[in-house]
Amino acid sequence: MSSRRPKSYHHGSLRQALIDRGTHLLDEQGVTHFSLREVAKAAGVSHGAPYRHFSDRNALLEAIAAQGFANLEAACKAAVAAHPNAPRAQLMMAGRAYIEFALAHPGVLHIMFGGGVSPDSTGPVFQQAAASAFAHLVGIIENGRQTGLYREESAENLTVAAWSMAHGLSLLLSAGPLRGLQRDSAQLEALIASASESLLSGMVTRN
Amino acid sequence: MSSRRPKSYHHGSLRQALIDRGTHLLDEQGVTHFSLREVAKAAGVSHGAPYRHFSDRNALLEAIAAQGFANLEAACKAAVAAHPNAPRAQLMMAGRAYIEFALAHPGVLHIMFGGGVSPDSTGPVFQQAAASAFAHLVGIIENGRQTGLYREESAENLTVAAWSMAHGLSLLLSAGPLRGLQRDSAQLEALIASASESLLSGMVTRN
DNA sequence: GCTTCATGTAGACATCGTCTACACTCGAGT
DNA sequence: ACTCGAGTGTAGACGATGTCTACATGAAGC
Repeated sequence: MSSRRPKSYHHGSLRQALIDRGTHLLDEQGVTHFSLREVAKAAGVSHGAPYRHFSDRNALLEAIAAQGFANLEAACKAAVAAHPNAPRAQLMMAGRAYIEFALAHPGVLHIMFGGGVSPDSTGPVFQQAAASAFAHLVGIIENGRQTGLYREESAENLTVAAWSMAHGLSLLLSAGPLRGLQRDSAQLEALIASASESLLSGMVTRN
Repeated sequence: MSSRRPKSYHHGSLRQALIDRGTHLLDEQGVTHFSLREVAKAAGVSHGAPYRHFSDRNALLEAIAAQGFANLEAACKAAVAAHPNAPRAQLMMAGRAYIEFALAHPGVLHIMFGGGVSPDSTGPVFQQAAASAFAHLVGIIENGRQTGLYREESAENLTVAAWSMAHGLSLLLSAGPLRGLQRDSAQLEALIASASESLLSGMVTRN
């Protein structure tokens, strides 16, 4: 199992343990059934211990979301790095990484984008993490623009279009009405390929 | 205000009142802070009264989601009806209606697509409502296919692409990192127009 | 070895979802 | 008109939860 310190009064790395266990429970049960006390129990500490590391339930959720953003961005970065000088493949693979992340971590993705958290109080953690991820996506698009791949349009607008497609498809597949397709990998592949084709065809220069 | 029966022991139409008040609170505060007791109080009844009409909290959420699906589908239908024999405009206006619904009812949209509800137990209400909405979207696409508007591709796959784009953009705008753009209607318009252009260009036949 | 401070524990409280026992009202059948 | 039963709303209780406060523990520095 993961790091379990059997007898120590002090946990040693409780903050990270809470984030890890919390991530697991969140993906397993959804935001609604996400309980601070249950996370504490899973980490082997009392129900009050988390308050030494997070001001409240929302703060832990924010930390989980922040780590989710970091992981998602890393996955996209890896996808880009694997296809240097191929901006079209970069975008497709980044989108695929996005979808894979969504299928692996539906609960985390949900709170990353404002699900279940109070509508107004989304702290600076979200702002910064989302801004960073967005900036990275814009970079991918810029790569393609410099080689003349895309049509005349601002990189920001193209980015939003690509992001919307990836995000929407991810949610429809991970928690929405298309959830059933997760099992049928062949149909899933065809769907992703078709959506990618529709999006990319619309973004590239016509000729 | 809405129907308020001042002195009657029996409310008369509590079920619908709970759905209405619940919808309002849901959009106002998000799923996490959605409280059955608060809805009951808003409807002017005791905290146990809702259980005469809904088996539990989830059942009320499902009913709210079902009404949301009905409203969304009606809005899309109206958009389609306003542009007969113009399948491209139909799709664009349906997408716009989708986004407007999302901005008006962020909380409802969230639970409509599995947010906050337990991951496995999404009842038949969801299945049927979502299937109906999907069928309607497929119909819009079919309209365009019959006039040769779209490229060679199954209507289902094209529908999923369009749905993903609309859904993703809606969520990014209503509860996600693009929330700030709700205020700037000019930029919002440009964004929607650009995303629509990217999507539709990729769906129509190349020439 | 003692102090100090970060970290974990235990208990309390309000609120929430849910259950159960009871109260009120309306309408059907006499 | 009376009864009575089903439908609907109320009141109180319970366990679970988020959060606060007071206390316990143990590691680090003097």
